[in-house]
Amino acid sequence: MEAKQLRHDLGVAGSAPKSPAYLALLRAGSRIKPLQQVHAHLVVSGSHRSRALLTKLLTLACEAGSILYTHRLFLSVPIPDAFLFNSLIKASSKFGFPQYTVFFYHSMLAFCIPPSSYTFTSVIKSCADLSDLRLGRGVHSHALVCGYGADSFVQAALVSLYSKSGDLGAAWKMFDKMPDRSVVAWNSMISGYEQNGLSKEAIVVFDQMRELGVEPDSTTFVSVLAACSQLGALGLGCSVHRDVINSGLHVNVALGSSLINMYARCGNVSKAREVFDSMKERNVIAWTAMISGYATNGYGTQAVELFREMKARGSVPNTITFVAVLAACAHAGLVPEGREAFASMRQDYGLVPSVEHHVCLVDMLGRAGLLNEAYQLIKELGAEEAAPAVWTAMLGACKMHKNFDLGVIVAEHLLEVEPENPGHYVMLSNIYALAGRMDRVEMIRNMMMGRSLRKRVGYSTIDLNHRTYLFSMGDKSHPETSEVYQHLDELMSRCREAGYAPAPESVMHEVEEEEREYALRYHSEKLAITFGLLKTKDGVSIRIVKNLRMCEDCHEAIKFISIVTKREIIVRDKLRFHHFKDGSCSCMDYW
DNA sequence: TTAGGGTTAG
Repeated sequence: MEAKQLRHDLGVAGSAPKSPAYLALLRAGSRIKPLQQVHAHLVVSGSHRSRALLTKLLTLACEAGSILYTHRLFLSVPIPDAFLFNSLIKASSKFGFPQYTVFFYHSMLAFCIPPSSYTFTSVIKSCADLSDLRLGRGVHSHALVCGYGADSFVQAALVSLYSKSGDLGAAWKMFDKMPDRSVVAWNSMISGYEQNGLSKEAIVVFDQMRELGVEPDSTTFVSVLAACSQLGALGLGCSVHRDVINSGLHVNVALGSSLINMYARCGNVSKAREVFDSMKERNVIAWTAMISGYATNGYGTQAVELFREMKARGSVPNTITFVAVLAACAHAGLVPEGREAFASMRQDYGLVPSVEHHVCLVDMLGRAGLLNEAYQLIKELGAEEAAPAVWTAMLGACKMHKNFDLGVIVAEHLLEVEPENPGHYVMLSNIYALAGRMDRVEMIRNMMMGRSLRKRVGYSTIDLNHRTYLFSMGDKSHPETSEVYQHLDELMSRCREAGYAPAPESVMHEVEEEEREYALRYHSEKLAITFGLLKTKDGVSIRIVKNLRMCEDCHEAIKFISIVTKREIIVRDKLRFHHFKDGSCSCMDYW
């Protein structure tokens, strides 16, 4: 023990002195060219038969990203041993070649070499990366047969496998029977819930973890903050941020980006920017998080400005950065900037625009009224690129600019390629209604009913004192229902006195005629806002998260609510934010 | 003649 410590202190950790050939490999590192040179050297000097040298060469080649070279080298080894297999399995799993991990694992079994617990952790991770739950279950059984069912690393890997695959029941079952759960196992469980859209459950597990006195680490916080973002739970997010500060943990890039994202997705852009400015290290993800935060909150100019700064500072944008920038341009009507960014993607960065980029571009042109140019663009796209999402953006533009003829063509195309999507029927019937073609509205409604399609149910949530309250249209399940409805009625009459006029075409055919005004009045966002007004003091901002997009009537009504109550109201809808204040919205009615 | 695992950000 003392001798080992002494060696460590002298900086000569490791036991035996390394051979010159081994040192040459270490010098080459994970760079393919130098590795090949060393390899050639080994062959010439005859030392390529050394198993140790070959193993090191193989893992370095894998780390360098050249799996084909690694594979070729592997095939040249006549009788691979356990050490070689485990090294290869670990390296291929760690450096992103899960299909090879599985291949080496099968190959190992074919050579009748028994796997170890280390083998299983890597193989299970690769099954998770491949989203191959069937294979994962098989490997799980094999691990049990080999006697590794109680290994805490294998168990943690299995928790991660099941939660990533969406089988949270199996994940929990595994997690629940773990005798000692490491922080990593907790993290797997928390992120599993969060990534499957079960943010509330993620928070519950986080609370349990702390009740049991397990210290969260930065990975825990990253997942918990992501859960807060999903919920739009600003209060909770702030308290988690305080926990991060109190924990004294270093705010690394992942944690910083997660904080930026949380604040931005909860509608507090200035706090997001504060975090961004305080970060010592920034990578493309951090920059993109901030740009995207500006974009979704309606600060298009700031998003484009930050994008310029990012490039000036030498950070290289990727495809996701461009989605954020183009979305910013679309929502803020920055057409020249958007065109420039789109062209630059390919020209300056060699990035191929995907469906998402085309959606933004069509959206941008369409909103700006350049319908023909947008339509031309779609027609020039290949069949695969002109995905339904691109046509949907086009349809939105047609409705916005009341272009009946083009709208019908686009909608009919969408009904043909996606007859199961209720959104398209609703959109087409809205267009017919705008054109006064009520016969067609009726026809579309019947078509939809004939195919047993129903419009998705809209709901809104509000976060008060760390609790999330959910409201859906006409919902009366809430204990304070009558109070909320009564207050909403009073509120709407005050709005009407201030000049608000309901626009019944917003609900269209989704409900029966006599229910229209009722439905319009009790849309979920209005209920959630009313509840928020009842439960908070004067002057406090109201924050709502909606699962779908807001209708035009609600948008108009909320402007008036912001006047008569003198409150700032922030609504996050499916796509972006609306900050209502003194009768106007940050989206400038451009959404 | 050789190491070591499972979790995280746009």
